[in-house]
Amino acid sequence: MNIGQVAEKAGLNAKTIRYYEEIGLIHPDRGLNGYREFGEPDLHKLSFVRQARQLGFSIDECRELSNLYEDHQRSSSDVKILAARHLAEIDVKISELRKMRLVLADLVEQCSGDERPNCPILDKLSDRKDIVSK
Amino acid sequence: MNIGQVAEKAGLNAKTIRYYEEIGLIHPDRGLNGYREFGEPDLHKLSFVRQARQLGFSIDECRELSNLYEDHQRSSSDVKILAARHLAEIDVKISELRKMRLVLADLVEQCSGDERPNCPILDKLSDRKDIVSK
DNA sequence: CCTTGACCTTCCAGCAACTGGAGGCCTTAT
DNA sequence: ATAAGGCCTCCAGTTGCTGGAAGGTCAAGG
Repeated sequence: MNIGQVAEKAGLNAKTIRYYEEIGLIHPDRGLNGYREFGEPDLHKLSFVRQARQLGFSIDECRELSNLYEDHQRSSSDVKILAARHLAEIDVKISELRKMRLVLADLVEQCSGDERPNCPILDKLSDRKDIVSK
Repeated sequence: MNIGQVAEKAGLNAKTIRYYEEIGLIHPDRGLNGYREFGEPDLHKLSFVRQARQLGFSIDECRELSNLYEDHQRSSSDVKILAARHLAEIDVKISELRKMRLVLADLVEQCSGDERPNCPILDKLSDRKDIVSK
Protein backbone atom coordinates (compact mmCIF):
# COMPACT_ATOMS: atom_id res chain seq x y z
CA MET A 1 0.00 0.00 0.00
CA ASN A 2 1.14 3.51 -0.76
CA ILE A 3 0.70 6.35 1.65
CA GLY A 4 -2.47 7.71 0.07
CA GLN A 5 -4.22 4.42 0.35
CA VAL A 6 -3.20 3.75 3.92
CA ALA A 7 -4.13 7.30 4.85
CA GLU A 8 -7.58 6.74 3.44
CA LYS A 9 -8.01 3.44 5.26
CA ALA A 10 -6.62 4.62 8.56
CA GLY A 11 -8.56 7.86 8.45
CA LEU A 12 -5.44 9.96 8.68
CA ASN A 13 -3.76 12.59 6.57
CA ALA A 14 -0.76 11.50 4.52
CA LYS A 15 1.19 14.38 6.05
CA THR A 16 0.36 13.11 9.48
CA ILE A 17 1.59 9.66 8.59
CA ARG A 18 4.89 11.02 7.32
CA TYR A 19 5.17 12.92 10.55
CA TYR A 20 4.52 9.77 12.54
CA GLU A 21 7.34 8.09 10.70
CA GLU A 22 9.62 11.03 11.33
CA ILE A 23 9.08 10.78 15.08
CA GLY A 24 9.61 7.04 14.97
CA LEU A 25 6.08 5.95 15.68
CA ILE A 26 5.98 3.77 12.59
CA HIS A 27 8.62 2.26 10.33
CA PRO A 28 7.15 1.50 6.92
CA ASP A 29 9.27 -0.24 4.29
CA ARG A 30 10.49 1.53 1.21
CA GLY A 31 10.06 0.42 -2.38
CA LEU A 32 12.75 0.76 -5.03
CA ASN A 33 11.22 4.03 -6.17
CA GLY A 34 11.57 5.47 -2.67
CA TYR A 35 7.87 5.25 -1.94
CA ARG A 36 6.77 4.11 1.51
CA GLU A 37 5.16 0.71 1.49
CA PHE A 38 2.64 -0.05 4.21
CA GLY A 39 1.44 -3.48 5.22
CA GLU A 40 -1.49 -4.57 7.35
CA PRO A 41 0.45 -4.20 10.62
CA ASP A 42 1.26 -0.60 9.71
CA LEU A 43 -2.36 0.09 8.93
CA HIS A 44 -3.41 -1.45 12.20
CA LYS A 45 -0.98 0.62 14.17
CA LEU A 46 -2.02 3.82 12.46
CA SER A 47 -5.63 3.11 13.11
CA PHE A 48 -4.83 2.26 16.72
CA VAL A 49 -3.00 5.52 17.16
CA ARG A 50 -5.81 7.47 15.58
CA GLN A 51 -8.27 5.97 18.04
CA ALA A 52 -6.02 6.74 20.96
CA ARG A 53 -5.49 10.31 19.71
CA GLN A 54 -9.23 10.75 19.50
CA LEU A 55 -9.42 9.84 23.15
CA GLY A 56 -6.96 12.65 23.80
CA PHE A 57 -3.86 10.58 24.50
CA SER A 58 -0.62 12.36 23.68
CA ILE A 59 1.71 10.95 21.07
CA ASP A 60 3.99 9.66 23.80
CA GLU A 61 1.09 7.95 25.48
CA CYS A 62 0.13 6.45 22.13
CA ARG A 63 3.64 5.13 21.88
CA GLU A 64 3.34 3.53 25.30
CA LEU A 65 -0.06 2.09 24.51
CA SER A 66 1.27 0.72 21.27
CA ASN A 67 4.21 -0.85 23.04
CA LEU A 68 1.87 -2.42 25.54
CA TYR A 69 -0.29 -3.68 22.73
CA GLU A 70 2.66 -5.40 21.14
CA ASP A 71 3.96 -6.76 24.42
CA HIS A 72 2.05 -9.98 24.99
CA GLN A 73 3.60 -10.25 28.46
CA ARG A 74 2.00 -6.99 29.54
CA SER A 75 -0.28 -6.83 32.52
CA SER A 76 -3.58 -5.08 31.98
CA SER A 77 -2.91 -3.03 35.08
CA ASP A 78 -0.22 -1.12 33.19
CA VAL A 79 -2.75 -0.16 30.56
CA LYS A 80 -5.34 0.70 33.13
CA ILE A 81 -2.98 2.95 35.06
CA LEU A 82 -2.11 4.84 31.92
CA ALA A 83 -5.73 5.25 30.95
CA ALA A 84 -6.83 6.22 34.44
CA ARG A 85 -4.13 8.86 34.62
CA HIS A 86 -5.31 10.28 31.33
CA LEU A 87 -8.88 10.20 32.52
CA ALA A 88 -7.87 12.24 35.54
CA GLU A 89 -6.19 14.79 33.28
CA ILE A 90 -9.35 15.08 31.24
CA ASP A 91 -11.31 15.69 34.40
CA VAL A 92 -8.94 18.47 35.35
CA LYS A 93 -9.34 20.08 31.95
CA ILE A 94 -13.10 19.82 32.09
CA SER A 95 -13.25 21.43 35.47
CA GLU A 96 -10.95 24.24 34.38
CA LEU A 97 -13.11 24.90 31.36
CA ARG A 98 -16.19 24.83 33.50
CA LYS A 99 -14.71 27.44 35.81
CA MET A 100 -14.01 29.66 32.82
CA ARG A 101 -17.45 29.00 31.48
CA LEU A 102 -19.14 29.98 34.69
CA VAL A 103 -17.42 33.34 34.86
CA LEU A 104 -17.72 34.05 31.19
CA ALA A 105 -21.38 33.15 30.91
CA ASP A 106 -22.09 35.45 33.81
CA LEU A 107 -20.21 38.31 32.18
CA VAL A 108 -21.89 37.81 28.84
CA GLU A 109 -25.25 37.85 30.50
CA GLN A 110 -24.53 41.06 32.33
CA CYS A 111 -23.45 42.88 29.22
CA SER A 112 -26.28 44.75 27.57
CA GLY A 113 -24.71 44.28 24.14
CA ASP A 114 -26.05 47.50 22.69
CA GLU A 115 -24.42 50.49 21.02
CA ARG A 116 -23.32 52.09 24.29
CA PRO A 117 -19.69 51.79 25.40
CA ASN A 118 -20.41 50.79 28.97
CA CYS A 119 -19.42 47.16 29.40
CA PRO A 120 -19.17 45.00 32.51
CA ILE A 121 -16.98 42.49 30.68
CA LEU A 122 -14.22 45.01 30.14
CA ASP A 123 -14.74 46.38 33.63
CA LYS A 124 -14.23 42.98 35.14
CA LEU A 125 -11.13 42.27 33.06
CA SER A 126 -9.73 45.56 34.33
CA ASP A 127 -10.18 44.51 37.90
CA ARG A 128 -6.93 43.63 39.67
CA LYS A 129 -8.72 40.93 41.62
CA ASP A 130 -8.58 37.46 40.13
CA ILE A 131 -11.66 36.85 38.09
CA VAL A 132 -11.09 33.11 37.82
CA SER A 133 -10.37 31.29 41.04
CA LYS A 134 -7.22 29.25 40.79
CA MET B 1 9.03 50.16 37.17
CA ASN B 2 11.42 47.52 35.92
CA ILE B 3 10.25 44.28 34.44
CA GLY B 4 10.65 42.26 37.63
CA GLN B 5 8.46 44.57 39.59
CA VAL B 6 5.73 44.81 36.99
CA ALA B 7 5.84 41.04 36.56
CA GLU B 8 5.28 40.64 40.27
CA LYS B 9 2.41 43.10 40.34
CA ALA B 10 0.74 41.81 37.21
CA GLY B 11 1.14 38.21 38.24
CA LEU B 12 3.08 37.35 35.11
CA ASN B 13 6.48 35.97 34.33
CA ALA B 14 9.11 38.47 33.13
CA LYS B 15 9.72 36.20 30.14
CA THR B 16 6.07 36.36 29.27
CA ILE B 17 6.11 40.12 29.40
CA ARG B 18 9.10 40.30 27.08
CA TYR B 19 7.24 37.99 24.76
CA TYR B 20 4.18 40.24 24.89
CA GLU B 21 6.34 43.14 23.85
CA GLU B 22 7.87 41.11 21.05
CA ILE B 23 4.46 40.38 19.58
CA GLY B 24 3.44 44.00 19.93
CA LEU B 25 0.92 43.62 22.69
CA ILE B 26 2.66 46.22 24.85
CA HIS B 27 5.16 48.98 24.14
CA PRO B 28 7.02 49.89 27.30
CA ASP B 29 9.51 52.77 27.30
CA ARG B 30 13.22 52.21 27.60
CA GLY B 31 15.59 53.84 30.05
CA LEU B 32 19.09 55.04 29.15
CA ASN B 33 20.49 51.75 30.35
CA GLY B 34 18.30 49.83 27.93
CA TYR B 35 15.98 48.57 30.64
CA ARG B 36 12.26 48.49 29.96
CA GLU B 37 10.33 51.03 32.00
CA PHE B 38 6.72 50.28 32.79
CA GLY B 39 4.12 52.78 33.92
CA GLU B 40 0.69 52.30 35.44
CA PRO B 41 -1.00 51.95 32.03
CA ASP B 42 1.38 49.14 31.12
CA LEU B 43 0.69 47.40 34.38
CA HIS B 44 -3.02 47.75 33.83
CA LYS B 45 -2.84 46.31 30.37
CA LEU B 46 -0.74 43.37 31.48
CA SER B 47 -3.13 42.63 34.27
CA PHE B 48 -6.05 42.95 31.88
CA VAL B 49 -4.45 40.49 29.49
CA ARG B 50 -3.71 38.06 32.27
CA GLN B 51 -7.35 38.06 33.29
CA ALA B 52 -8.49 37.53 29.73
CA ARG B 53 -5.96 34.72 29.25
CA GLN B 54 -7.29 33.05 32.38
CA LEU B 55 -10.70 33.08 30.77
CA GLY B 56 -9.15 31.24 27.85
CA PHE B 57 -9.06 34.06 25.33
CA SER B 58 -6.33 33.72 22.73
CA ILE B 59 -3.64 36.37 22.46
CA ASP B 60 -5.34 37.78 19.40
CA GLU B 61 -8.62 37.99 21.23
CA CYS B 62 -6.83 39.72 24.09
CA ARG B 63 -5.53 42.20 21.60
CA GLU B 64 -9.04 42.86 20.35
CA LEU B 65 -10.41 43.16 23.85
CA SER B 66 -7.64 45.53 24.76
CA ASN B 67 -8.34 47.65 21.71
CA LEU B 68 -12.00 47.75 22.62
CA TYR B 69 -11.10 48.72 26.15
CA GLU B 70 -9.08 51.64 24.91
CA ASP B 71 -11.67 52.70 22.37
CA HIS B 72 -14.13 54.82 24.26
CA GLN B 73 -16.38 54.91 21.23
CA ARG B 74 -16.83 51.14 21.30
CA SER B 75 -20.23 49.59 21.57
CA SER B 76 -20.65 46.97 24.23
CA SER B 77 -22.17 44.69 21.62
CA ASP B 78 -18.73 44.26 20.02
CA VAL B 79 -17.36 43.05 23.30
CA LYS B 80 -20.32 40.83 23.92
CA ILE B 81 -20.07 39.22 20.50
CA LEU B 82 -16.42 38.42 21.07
CA ALA B 83 -17.10 36.98 24.50
CA ALA B 84 -20.11 35.00 23.35
CA ARG B 85 -18.12 33.47 20.51
CA HIS B 86 -15.44 32.44 22.95
CA LEU B 87 -18.04 31.04 25.29
CA ALA B 88 -19.35 28.92 22.44
CA GLU B 89 -15.84 27.61 21.75
CA ILE B 90 -15.46 26.67 25.38
CA ASP B 91 -18.73 24.80 25.20
CA VAL B 92 -17.47 22.88 22.20
CA LYS B 93 -14.30 21.94 24.01
CA ILE B 94 -16.17 20.86 27.08
CA SER B 95 -18.47 18.66 25.09
CA GLU B 96 -15.58 17.09 23.21
CA LEU B 97 -13.84 16.34 26.47
CA ARG B 98 -16.99 14.91 27.89
CA LYS B 99 -17.32 12.58 24.94
CA MET B 100 -13.79 11.36 25.49
CA ARG B 101 -14.44 11.06 29.17
CA LEU B 102 -17.50 8.91 28.66
CA VAL B 103 -15.69 6.41 26.47
CA LEU B 104 -12.55 6.38 28.52
CA ALA B 105 -14.27 5.99 31.86
CA ASP B 106 -16.15 3.05 30.44
CA LEU B 107 -12.98 1.42 29.16
CA VAL B 108 -11.16 1.93 32.42
CA GLU B 109 -14.01 0.40 34.31
CA GLN B 110 -14.06 -2.66 32.07
CA CYS B 111 -10.37 -3.34 32.49
CA SER B 112 -9.62 -5.71 35.30
CA GLY B 113 -6.25 -4.07 35.92
CA ASP B 114 -4.53 -7.18 37.11
CA GLU B 115 -1.38 -9.01 36.06
CA ARG B 116 -3.01 -10.74 33.09
CA PRO B 117 -2.42 -9.40 29.58
CA ASN B 118 -6.03 -9.44 28.50
CA CYS B 119 -7.23 -5.85 28.19
CA PRO B 120 -10.45 -4.40 26.77
CA ILE B 121 -8.86 -0.98 26.46
CA LEU B 122 -6.29 -2.20 23.95
CA ASP B 123 -8.93 -4.33 22.24
CA LYS B 124 -11.13 -1.34 21.72
CA LEU B 125 -8.28 0.81 20.42
CA SER B 126 -7.55 -1.94 17.93
CA ASP B 127 -11.07 -1.83 16.61
CA ARG B 128 -11.40 -0.23 13.19
CA LYS B 129 -14.75 1.21 14.19
CA ASP B 130 -14.69 4.72 15.58
CA ILE B 131 -14.58 4.60 19.30
CA VAL B 132 -15.40 8.28 19.76
CA SER B 133 -18.37 9.60 17.83
CA LYS B 134 -17.48 12.64 15.79
C1' DC C 1 37.83 50.83 44.48
C1' DC C 2 36.49 46.26 43.79
C1' DT C 3 33.74 42.49 44.07
C1' DT C 4 29.54 40.01 44.53
C1' DG C 5 24.95 39.02 43.52
C1' DA C 6 20.71 40.29 41.80
C1' DC C 7 18.70 42.14 38.04
C1' DC C 8 18.47 43.34 33.30
C1' DT C 9 19.55 42.69 28.12
C1' DT C 10 19.48 39.89 23.54
C1' DC C 11 19.42 35.82 20.90
C1' DC C 12 18.63 31.04 20.03
C1' DA C 13 16.30 26.69 20.71
C1' DG C 14 12.57 23.82 21.95
C1' DC C 15 7.89 22.14 23.28
C1' DA C 16 3.12 19.48 20.63
C1' DA C 17 1.34 17.84 16.76
C1' DC C 18 0.81 18.79 12.93
C1' DT C 19 -0.09 21.68 8.28
C1' DG C 20 1.14 24.11 4.07
C1' DG C 21 3.94 24.97 0.25
C1' DA C 22 7.85 24.71 -3.03
C1' DG C 23 10.35 22.06 -6.13
C1' DG C 24 11.03 17.88 -8.15
C1' DC C 25 10.65 12.67 -9.31
C1' DC C 26 7.47 8.60 -10.62
C1' DT C 27 3.57 6.43 -12.75
C1' DT C 28 -0.27 5.87 -15.60
C1' DA C 29 -3.27 7.00 -19.24
C1' DT C 30 -4.18 9.15 -23.46
C1' DA D 1 4.93 12.97 -25.79
C1' DT D 2 2.52 14.99 -22.41
C1' DA D 3 -0.57 15.82 -18.69
C1' DA D 4 -2.50 14.59 -14.30
C1' DG D 5 -1.97 12.87 -10.11
C1' DG D 6 0.67 10.71 -6.45
C1' DC D 7 4.82 10.53 -4.19
C1' DC D 8 9.32 12.43 -2.34
C1' DT D 9 12.16 15.84 0.77
C1' DC D 10 12.93 20.05 3.02
C1' DC D 11 11.63 24.30 5.10
C1' DA D 12 8.63 27.28 7.52
C1' DG D 13 4.72 28.41 10.31
C1' DT D 14 1.26 27.64 13.88
C1' DT D 15 0.30 28.98 19.73
C1' DG D 16 2.15 30.78 23.82
C1' DC D 17 5.31 30.64 26.03
C1' DT D 18 9.87 28.67 28.65
C1' DG D 19 14.77 27.70 29.28
C1' DG D 20 19.45 28.72 28.75
C1' DA D 21 23.74 31.09 27.33
C1' DA D 22 26.45 35.14 27.21
C1' DG D 23 26.87 39.49 28.66
C1' DG D 24 25.71 44.52 30.55
C1' DT D 25 24.02 47.21 34.94
C1' DC D 26 23.25 48.45 39.55
C1' DA D 27 23.44 48.68 44.61
C1' DA D 28 25.56 47.14 48.76
C1' DG D 29 29.45 45.58 51.47
C1' DG D 30 34.46 45.06 52.47
